Amino acid sequence: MTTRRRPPSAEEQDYLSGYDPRAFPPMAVTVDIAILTIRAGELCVLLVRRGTHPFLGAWALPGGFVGATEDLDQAAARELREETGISVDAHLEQLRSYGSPQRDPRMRVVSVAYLALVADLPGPTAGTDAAEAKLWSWAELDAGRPPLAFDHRHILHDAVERARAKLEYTSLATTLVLEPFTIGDLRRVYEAVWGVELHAANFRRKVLATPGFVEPTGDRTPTGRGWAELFTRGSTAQLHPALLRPPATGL
Amino acid sequence: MTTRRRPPSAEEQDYLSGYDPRAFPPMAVTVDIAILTIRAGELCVLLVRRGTHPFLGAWALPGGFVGATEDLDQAAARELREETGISVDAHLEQLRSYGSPQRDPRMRVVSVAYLALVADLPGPTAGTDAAEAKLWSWAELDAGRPPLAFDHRHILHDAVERARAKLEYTSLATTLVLEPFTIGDLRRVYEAVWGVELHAANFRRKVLATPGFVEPTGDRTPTGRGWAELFTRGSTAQLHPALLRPPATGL
DNA sequence: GCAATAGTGTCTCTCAGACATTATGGT
DNA sequence: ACCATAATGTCTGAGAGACACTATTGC
Repeated sequence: MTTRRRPPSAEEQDYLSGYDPRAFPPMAVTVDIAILTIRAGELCVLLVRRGTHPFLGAWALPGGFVGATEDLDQAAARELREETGISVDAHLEQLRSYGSPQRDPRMRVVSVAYLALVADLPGPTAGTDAAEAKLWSWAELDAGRPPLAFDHRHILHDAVERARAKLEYTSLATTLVLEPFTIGDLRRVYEAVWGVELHAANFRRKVLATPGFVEPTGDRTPTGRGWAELFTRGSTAQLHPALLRPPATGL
Repeated sequence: MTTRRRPPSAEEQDYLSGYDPRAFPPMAVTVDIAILTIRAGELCVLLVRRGTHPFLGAWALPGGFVGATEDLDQAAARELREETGISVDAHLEQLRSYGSPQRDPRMRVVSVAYLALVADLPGPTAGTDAAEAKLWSWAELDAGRPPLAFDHRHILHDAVERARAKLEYTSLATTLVLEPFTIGDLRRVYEAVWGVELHAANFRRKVLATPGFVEPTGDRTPTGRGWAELFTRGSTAQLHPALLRPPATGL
């Protein structure tokens, strides 16, 4: 394994010169969050309307600049708190970074995208600032309505794909329902995120056969016609065995 | 889903003020690459010795600043090419970003880490710049030798875990062997990355039962005592069914 | 012959998926 | 009575893991 067979060019020498504070190109670093939740049985995303240029008036993922002394995770948690007012019962994880030189027309911006999964809030959809923040159905967004600012459509696709994959081998689906919940509630979360219909009987057996996924409360709740057992979130993060999606993904 | 129940503080107003070029804290953005390969049946990582402060003389992941007009992926590919001299037969993917405010003692640096998987090169380990770049065994690194600069030990752990997970459901193991290869060669890649011994007979059956994983060449090669069929990389990126690791991971 | 690796055959256990059946309670 | 949902029972097929066995060739 040899290295640097040829002498570095002058351009490369800039990059290789180490951490010289005068040598690096300064960039803006932002966090953008794809906040996913279930609303009326549908997978939804929280978007905000931009109040400044560029993309003035367009819908975008909530986000903002990372503070000078702020960790990336802290910045994402702050944005999530500012946009939804909640911090507990939410899952927040880094998705990946997007740094195309042309992604912001005004300057070089590297965005660290995050994925958040939150259980739907009891508050109304139309809040005090309804004109500024709104839940959008993923089905609509996937069809291109409304168009999104920057490369947020790309980020959102990656976020949904990550969420779909993570439901398979983690218990994250339980963060998308309010406790206590029935097996049917949990199944409808999977159906909303994956966009497929699942076999109810097999789903129940697989969930109950996975230790630590859900914990029975012993209570029941009246459902459409009958009753259903209630559960709370279990203690296991990784599912063994996994809950695999059916091969034909109804994207 | 209500938003911003209280008026933003002055500090928050800075973050919320939109893409004002004067408002953002400028940061340096670097790429760091964990280059993984198999050497003498062992999982190895390419490290470089730092020639500047901080961590002068310490070993670190190869990396450098992202150019002002350079995409993140381009910067990573450039670093990989500079350190190994190769660009084909290599897999390169973004891992995640690391942006703790204290990770570089001199300034705010956000690093976008990448994972590279390359087949071992025929060249000798001790190249012309052997004092500057060297392959290290992951077993040694996992035990703490040598200590790494910055948070590169953390990044490297994440990279190895990503590689281990990806071998399960993708055909990336084939990028870690030179073509043509035997089923035994491929099995030793899995054993090196996962740190476990695999059942040779079952491994062979599972690989051949996964369509598109490997393609038979019809040729044979003499092995230790006997012969073995030769294969090339298949066309499928995702493995169906997956090649799951044994539950007790020999970390 | 012995050792080491490649390759085949077969068995068991687990799990996914499909179907059938019963229970419940509102319409 | 009818229907929608919850919940249980059972069967089949795919795949993982374990063991036994044969084949080949260098020592």
